[in-house]
Amino acid sequence: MPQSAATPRLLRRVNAQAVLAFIRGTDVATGTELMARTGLTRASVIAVCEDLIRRGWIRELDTPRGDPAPATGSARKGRPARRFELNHGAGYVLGIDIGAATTTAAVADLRGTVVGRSSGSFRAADIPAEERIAVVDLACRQALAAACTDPARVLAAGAGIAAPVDRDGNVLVTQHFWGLFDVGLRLALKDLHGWTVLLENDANLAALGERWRGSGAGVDDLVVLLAGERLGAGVMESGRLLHGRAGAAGEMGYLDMVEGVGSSDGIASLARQWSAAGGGPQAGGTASARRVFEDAAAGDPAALEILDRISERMARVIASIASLINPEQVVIGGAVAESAGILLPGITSRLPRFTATPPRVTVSPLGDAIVTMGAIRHALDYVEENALELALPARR
Amino acid sequence: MPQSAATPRLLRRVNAQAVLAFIRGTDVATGTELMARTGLTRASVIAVCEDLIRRGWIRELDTPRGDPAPATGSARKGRPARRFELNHGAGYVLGIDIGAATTTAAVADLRGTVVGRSSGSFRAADIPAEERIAVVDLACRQALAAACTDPARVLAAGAGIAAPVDRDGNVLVTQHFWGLFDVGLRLALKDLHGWTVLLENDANLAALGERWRGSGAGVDDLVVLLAGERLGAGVMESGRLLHGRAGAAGEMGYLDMVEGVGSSDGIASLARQWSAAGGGPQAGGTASARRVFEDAAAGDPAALEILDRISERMARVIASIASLINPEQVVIGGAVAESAGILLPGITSRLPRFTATPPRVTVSPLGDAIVTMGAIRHALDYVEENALELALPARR
DNA sequence: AAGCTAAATATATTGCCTGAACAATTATGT
DNA sequence: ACATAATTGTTCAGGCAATATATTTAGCTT
Repeated sequence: MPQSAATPRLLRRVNAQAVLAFIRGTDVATGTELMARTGLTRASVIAVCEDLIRRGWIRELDTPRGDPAPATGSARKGRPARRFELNHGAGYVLGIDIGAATTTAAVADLRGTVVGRSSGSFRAADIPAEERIAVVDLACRQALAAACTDPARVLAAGAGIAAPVDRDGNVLVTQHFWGLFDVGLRLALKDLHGWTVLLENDANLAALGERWRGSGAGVDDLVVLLAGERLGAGVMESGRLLHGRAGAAGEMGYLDMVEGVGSSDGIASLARQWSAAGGGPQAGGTASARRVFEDAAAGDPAALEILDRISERMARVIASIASLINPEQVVIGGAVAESAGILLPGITSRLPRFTATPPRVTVSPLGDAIVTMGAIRHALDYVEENALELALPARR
Repeated sequence: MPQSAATPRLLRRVNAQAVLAFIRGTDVATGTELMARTGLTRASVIAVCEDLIRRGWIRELDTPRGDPAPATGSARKGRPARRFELNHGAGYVLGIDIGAATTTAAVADLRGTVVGRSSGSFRAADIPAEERIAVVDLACRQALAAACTDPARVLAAGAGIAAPVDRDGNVLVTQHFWGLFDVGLRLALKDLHGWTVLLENDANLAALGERWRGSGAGVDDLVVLLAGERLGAGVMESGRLLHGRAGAAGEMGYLDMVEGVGSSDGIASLARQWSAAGGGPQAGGTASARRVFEDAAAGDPAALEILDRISERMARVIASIASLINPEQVVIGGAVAESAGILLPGITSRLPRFTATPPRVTVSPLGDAIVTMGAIRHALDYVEENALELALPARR
């Protein structure tokens, strides 16, 4: 069992990955740019690119001598550079958000552009695993149909669930209804379509998504709080997700012990509870969380009071994380993120009272797509990591 | 600025590091063992070993055909293998624990065996940085003298301080008296002796040390609590130390907000406070923490009551970490570790009440050498990482 | 058309690993 | 004592990937 073999072949793999990663990050790349980025010679860079073209991952733009886009400010002199771009339609990935009541699947191309999306609901909370998997499968197939592509072109699927998932993508706790769901889902989608399924915790995927396309772009020490019904944290330290021994890193059970908090209830849940308890005109009814934010925006004192209490509570939650983890930024995400913007001043101003290292606090712009976005990034990471081993499906 | 160059030369470096790391971990290694470990061919392994011998890092044991130690159970047939071992005296590292009142320096050889040790005290708490550095320097030179070696043979120095240190070894907070101490220490020891100084947080080093030679051997998700006067945590996740944005990961300020805890006071501090407040025969005096543990061992009810309160409190502390970080094991370290063993049953039995993912809890066997041990490991990590770039001093 | 420039290509060379053939050294069986 | 098997060491040709250097190419300028 070779543990750390380093063979010449490995070089090509590493360099090809570096080149591919750079090309993915830009619209088009030239040989010279790649030389600067990778430190390789031109000859080597070109060789890698030829290889990637042959394998279908990138393609060369032909320069029809007409107008080669004088985008780059510098005067265009000398022989024009060959230009390479990602062959973004060469394959697709799936990003799946498997919630308690609903599943959403999104299809994205190799750039990460979402080209199809579909949702499905579970009939009940206690349905058997087979039925649950069937709903997931249907959502995936519908999303693929909406994207005008087919299952054979899917290179990997990322999937997020609201349960601890360890580093290897396994669900270890068995008390949830997720028990054995991981293996079943993996096997089913592998058997049906040949897909590789990468399971992850939903909050962790949210962190991936937020760092990729949200307000945490480029932040290496980032925490994302999924804050709707129940608080859950995705923790990224030095650009890597934390999992802990059994994938339970980021669980917030300790909030039961924190003064002024007392539970891991999320923002929507608190707003509902407190507006019902406060007894306004709608007391006794099912006061929706959205209503509280609307009332507050209209100046209702009772609603404002509730938001103030929520701000105080969230400040304590964030401060406790800030103390132990010391992130640069904490992002509030999930379906409530849009409304939660109004809480930010109240949270930020209170933080210094509770921690010596207050992070920047923002709300996610991704809304309820935050988990699928992270699942897409997770799948793309896998694809890029294994590009040379994955065979691209034939061109359509 | 090449970001991810992968050149042929890199292979030799990587392979040499793998071979060196394996040889360090065993007494002697044979070519066949190295082949199995690295996945390389015999010819390649031998080439790497010859290289390492030429550079002075390892040496070959001569097999005087007499009795080649039939240690390995299997029948010894065939041509006897060449055997390589670490040239452990080829260089030394320093592990320095810079406390508030005292500094300890330890000298270790390349195996990590401590061969010299020395301590020094600071005249007062508010002495200028130069004086503090002079005390550290003196302790280092004394430790080297005790080890019968000299400053020129030191390959790197690890140093731990009780302040946040970021990934790059810089102290960012300036409110402490550590302000600018990092740069000063680095420059001073570089100028005086040419040493490379690697600064780290003391709790982080404790985690390194504990995983290396303590009760956390081989545990990848490990938390070490320095629990003497003030609680501080060193967090290791997936075998890597957590730093956070500014090195403040593992700070325990949030305990102020945790019910049943309320401060980040350590075990010794609590024992002193509560035995003084309890008003026993020695009330009003300076009741030492050690005395409380002695009294409890003798059956004194008041002392036992105090230890019970400490157990409850530590259980809450550990549970809060277990929830957010999910380590496999939590180690209580520092000078109180020896006494703290008696607390373990009380802590362990209470954990399930406070967290769904209770870790194994142990006390460190390293005593107050835990930080220097980690500092040595930190320095050795650096040396092994840069072995091919570091020139070994001439043989003495 | 001549000249300039940046990029691409061609050719030779180097470093590192592999694979196979061959040599060395020991234990075992008769 | 001798042959044989087993294990390791040594040597050398070959391949792959990257570098270095020289040469060619493509577009623009004058």
